[in-house]
Amino acid sequence: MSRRDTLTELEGAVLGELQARGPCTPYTVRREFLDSPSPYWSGSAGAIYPLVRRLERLGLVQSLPSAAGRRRSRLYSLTEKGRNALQAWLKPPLPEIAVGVPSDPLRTRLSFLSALPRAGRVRFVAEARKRMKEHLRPIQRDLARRRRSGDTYGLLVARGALAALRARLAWLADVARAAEFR
Amino acid sequence: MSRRDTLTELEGAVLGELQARGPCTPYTVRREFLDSPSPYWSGSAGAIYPLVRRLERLGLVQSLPSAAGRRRSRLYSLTEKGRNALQAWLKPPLPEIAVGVPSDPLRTRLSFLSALPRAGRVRFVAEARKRMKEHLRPIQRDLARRRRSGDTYGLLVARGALAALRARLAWLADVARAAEFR
DNA sequence: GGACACATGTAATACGTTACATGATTTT
DNA sequence: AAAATCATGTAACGTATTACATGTGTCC
Repeated sequence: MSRRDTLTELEGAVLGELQARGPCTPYTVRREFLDSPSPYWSGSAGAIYPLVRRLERLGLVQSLPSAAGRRRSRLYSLTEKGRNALQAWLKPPLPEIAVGVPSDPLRTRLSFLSALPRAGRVRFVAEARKRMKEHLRPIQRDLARRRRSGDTYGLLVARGALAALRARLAWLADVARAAEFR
Repeated sequence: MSRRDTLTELEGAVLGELQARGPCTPYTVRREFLDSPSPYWSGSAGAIYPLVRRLERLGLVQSLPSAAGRRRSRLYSLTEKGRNALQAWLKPPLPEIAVGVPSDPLRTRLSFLSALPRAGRVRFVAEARKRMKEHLRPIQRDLARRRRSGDTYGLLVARGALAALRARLAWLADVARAAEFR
């Protein structure tokens, strides 16, 4: 958001975290991404630190040197302008990408599955189902954790993640039943 | 894929299209993305044309000057190396991002919804449901088209897209029922 | 034959990843 | 006190987006 009029996903998420947690270090924000059950949120240092400084340069966040410890660090928090930017990001009109068909790398690959020989196609679907099922347990743990924490939106989001994963699994079962794989 | 050992989503998709359609121009490939019901596939010219030439430089595709018309253009097709790269991209092990919790910009935004006043939160959910429902019809048309076309994988993919959208809608209905919005 | 969309690009720019560097804190 | 990990960065690199430029076919 240098001369753009809207925030990127990562910028929005960072502002959102800062708003939700109050003043904290970039690393605290980064941890949240690193701990996310979704591989989408890589939380790479090379993204977060420059981004936070960019937000400060734009006046969306402000920082104070951290008192605790001898380690150099700063605590960041939203400015009034930052709160407005976050709210504008959340407010309608929602971007197409948020309401349209979600992207799905697995679906993309399936589009081109005819490029594999039959045995390869069967293996593809089997592996996909197996690997996706392995993700169910961690998600459910995350869900339970959020249930205990009492964070309404965190809980709803976790339920959404689980629902998305289950829908994909049900679809894959359907795929496996298709003529190609029987 | 210059010194990477795997293809990006876009590279894989372009190779896949070239494989599926046989020799064609970059624009033909681009059209496929432009016509996709998913906003994820922007199909911007600045991405496709340089990418195709990169693939050629790497020896994954080859090209011949297009005979038809006076318009300068080239027809691209996969090389043996390109077919191998495509198959390697499709083959297990699948990347985490393909089997993990799919990313979802709407879910991301919902995480931070507490930053809006109550009226704004209600509006957010209402707008999201309305806009998502508007996408059902085009998806169903796309589904019908693919049903007629007889392309097995295209049909399965379209069914997956519809299933994903419906699951999200069901989840949003759930969200709307939550305490916050009654 | 002027207007308009089609088709093929290019340049500037911005952003995220990977890999590395370095000091602080904790563990063994 | 050595090793490991935490925390804060930075630099190089690759890739996608936006916006523009330009020629070509088509339609009125």
